[in-house]
Amino acid sequence: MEPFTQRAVHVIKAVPPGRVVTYGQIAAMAGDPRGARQVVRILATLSDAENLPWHRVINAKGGISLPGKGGQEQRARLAAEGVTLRADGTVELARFQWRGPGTGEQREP
DNA sequence: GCCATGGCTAGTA
DNA sequence: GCCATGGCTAGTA
Repeated sequence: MEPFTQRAVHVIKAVPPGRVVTYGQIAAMAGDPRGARQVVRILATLSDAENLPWHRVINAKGGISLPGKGGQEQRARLAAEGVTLRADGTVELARFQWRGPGTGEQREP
């Protein structure tokens, strides 16, 4: 596994329940601010094997990018963790976005 | 050539 | 809405 991939996996696993992060955020935390799309690839290929909390990853606008059935599943999983969605389906980032280790491990503020 | 992105710009209201 | 980005995949040669 590439170092970036390994770090990204580590970051994704660190996201607490009830919080969300963006693709770009994970990439930046893993050392490559322009690696958002690599994060997509990692989620698509390693979620199963690494048991990643893939549903806690959303886009920079607070929206769910995963299309189709997966998107439905993602909404359901987030709701189950207390992450509420606006009427337009987006997450209130100011409230639920995780800022990294040691910055609000708990639940929503 | 595709895409589970993201940032920046026009152009409307 | 446009386009830079980056890695992968299908599909041709």
